[in-house]
Amino acid sequence: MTQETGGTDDKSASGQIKATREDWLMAARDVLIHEGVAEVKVLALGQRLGVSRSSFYWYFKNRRDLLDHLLDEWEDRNTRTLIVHCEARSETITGAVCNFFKCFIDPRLFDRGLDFAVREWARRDTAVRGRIDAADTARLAAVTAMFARYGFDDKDADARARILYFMQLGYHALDVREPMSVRMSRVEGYLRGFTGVEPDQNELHAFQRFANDL
Amino acid sequence: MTQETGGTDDKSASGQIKATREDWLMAARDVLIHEGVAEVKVLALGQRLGVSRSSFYWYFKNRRDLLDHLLDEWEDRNTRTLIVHCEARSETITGAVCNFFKCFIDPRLFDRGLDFAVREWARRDTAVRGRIDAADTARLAAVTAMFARYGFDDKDADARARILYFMQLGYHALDVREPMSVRMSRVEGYLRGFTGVEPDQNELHAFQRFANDL
DNA sequence: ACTTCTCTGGACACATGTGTCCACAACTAT
DNA sequence: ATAGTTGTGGACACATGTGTCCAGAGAAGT
Repeated sequence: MTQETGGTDDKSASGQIKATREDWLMAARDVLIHEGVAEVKVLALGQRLGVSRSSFYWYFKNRRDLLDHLLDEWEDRNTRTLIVHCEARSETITGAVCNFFKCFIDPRLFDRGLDFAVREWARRDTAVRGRIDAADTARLAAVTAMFARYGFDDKDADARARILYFMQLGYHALDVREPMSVRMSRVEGYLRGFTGVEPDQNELHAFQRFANDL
Repeated sequence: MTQETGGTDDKSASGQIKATREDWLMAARDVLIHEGVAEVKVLALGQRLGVSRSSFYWYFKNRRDLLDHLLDEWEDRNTRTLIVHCEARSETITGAVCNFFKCFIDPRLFDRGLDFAVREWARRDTAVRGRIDAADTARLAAVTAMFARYGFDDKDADARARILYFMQLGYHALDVREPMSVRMSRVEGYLRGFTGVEPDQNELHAFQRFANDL
């Protein structure tokens, strides 16, 4: 067992190893996110890593095998994080929505690029489509339950959950890149719009501190 | 001048013509929408049309030429329609939002699939990215102005415009396909969520009639 | 009937991608 | 030292894509 099985990825592994399995996965993930599945090519990844394609076939059965791993990784991460944040305790609905926002503000919590790339991938692959449909259903249910916890009736919770979740996806779709300060200046208005409730100033400040500490 | 220059596309053109320029464009648009730019291939389109690739190079300079036409077509259509609908007169803000919704409910007004496909394309092409950024800016400005017309202050109009427009894009991103009746049942809640105003029943019914007549 | 214009098919050259095979270098274990 | 294990490189076979060239069929013009 020379090869690293996990943990941090040290570049110079064990001398003769030029590209670890994790290197291939990282490169592939990067291309998937920034250029789409169609561009995830063994040849190109190899060039990028300065390694011949043979190395790839040592670690992976074939291209599909690599893609499957990326998909598992995505499923393992994004949906769960989102659901946990929707379930987090809070005094008010505006505070709960702030928790939801945290996922989308902190790249460590929810990988926006990956989520969107998988969505695009799903347009060309029914298997992927099935998995993302399941993920969306689970996420929406969690957001709906969040609103319901604060007394919104079923219909209203449903509508607000959809507005909130879809709007966040739309934000992805546009690939909006604004400085954090601009984003923060909109939060108060967003909270009012999403919940119909006047946001508590303490919660607002707490959220802004969270954002600044990134 | 045997070839049609515009108007309706009659299949059997002039006998020896097997694929018109419009045929190539239609096929390409279809693939672009359903499978992404990467899949728009001269070879595959030719097979689909039952014609050799030579025919393609008669009508188009090269593949890029074809894609440029599709992009022009998109720009010419989606953004303008949306802006016009945002400017439409209405007694109330809820009615105005209904006008906005019309674009996304009637496929003849705004091509959701095309819009999204172009967005995906922009991830791999800076020129396309520039055009879609301009389109988004123009659309958002129109939606913001719409809210401002009904007395929302600048900050609120900005936040609500973003929520409304981004949410609609998120709806695309998910590629949600619900029956019209389900969609209509959500409208009232959406209107309340988006505007904070109780929707007028007459407007609501008018909108539902519009939807049913599709 | 003859020519001209339009469009199409087939061959060619070339580029880029996948996946397999095998020799071999560089560490590891004995 | 010697043998095995673990990655790597390079060649091969094959598939799929682009763009060019040119001969020629068919309709249209004279």
